[in-house]
Amino acid sequence: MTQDFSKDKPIYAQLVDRICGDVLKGYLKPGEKLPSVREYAIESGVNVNTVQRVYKELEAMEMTETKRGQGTFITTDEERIGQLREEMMTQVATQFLTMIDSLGFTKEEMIEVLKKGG
Amino acid sequence: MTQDFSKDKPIYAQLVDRICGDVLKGYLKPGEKLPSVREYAIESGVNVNTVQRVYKELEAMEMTETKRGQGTFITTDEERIGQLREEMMTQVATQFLTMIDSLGFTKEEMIEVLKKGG
DNA sequence: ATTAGTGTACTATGTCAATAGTACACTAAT
DNA sequence: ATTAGTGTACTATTGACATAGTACACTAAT
Repeated sequence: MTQDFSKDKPIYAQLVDRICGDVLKGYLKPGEKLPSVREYAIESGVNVNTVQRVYKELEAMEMTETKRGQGTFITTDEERIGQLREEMMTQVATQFLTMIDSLGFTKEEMIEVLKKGG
Repeated sequence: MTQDFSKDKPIYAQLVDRICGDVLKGYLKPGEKLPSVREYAIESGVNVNTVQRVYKELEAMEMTETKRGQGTFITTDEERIGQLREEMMTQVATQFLTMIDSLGFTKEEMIEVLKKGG
């Protein structure tokens, strides 16, 4: 099942974002097992190595725990998930503020646009 | 004068953002002449082609008008500048909303974070 | 011990974006 | 006609990314 990926970002990064989002939304529970790299590769229509990179990044940020020979699991450290949530929110916010500043928009007017949109 | 560019974005894109911002902020006036591709290349410490690409993109979005043999100028069509400002605001907002949705954040909580930050 | 299922490591390949270097083409002034 | 200043076009190089193939290492079940 080849899925649709955006061109403006590497596939592995998009997969990382997707899994992160699923964890933060609670679609993926702590301790839950992710598909094997081979399974996930077939599901997504990408190469095994691409999935491996995704799992590597997720483990580096302590979103998952990988057990050789057993699989990759969402961390059971719920506090860590909360931390990650906070970290990502401030990071996204900071990037956004930097961006709009360089484009000459004020925070206040952008907040108004955000409230109307979506 | 080699300037500092972020790694996570192409140099040409950063230059486009910068010039757009300067126009939207009013630092660059309608009709004003931009430096020649060579001048700007030296100033910024990048290659002529990189600057050329920047000028090409700016012209494509009708932010500037390029006259062969004479130079590149900020458009005198102030209405167009206003349009661009609106377009970019909604575009940035949409991207932001898509991003936070995929990461599992709500618009409301992100607005709170934005208000506190920066 | 063997097997099936897991993640890991390594090398090679092709593609594309970004950048650089160089030569060309147009315009205006002299 | 020449010159200086402008934008433009072409080719090459580099690095990141994705892919592919293959081999290895660990675990659990049999």
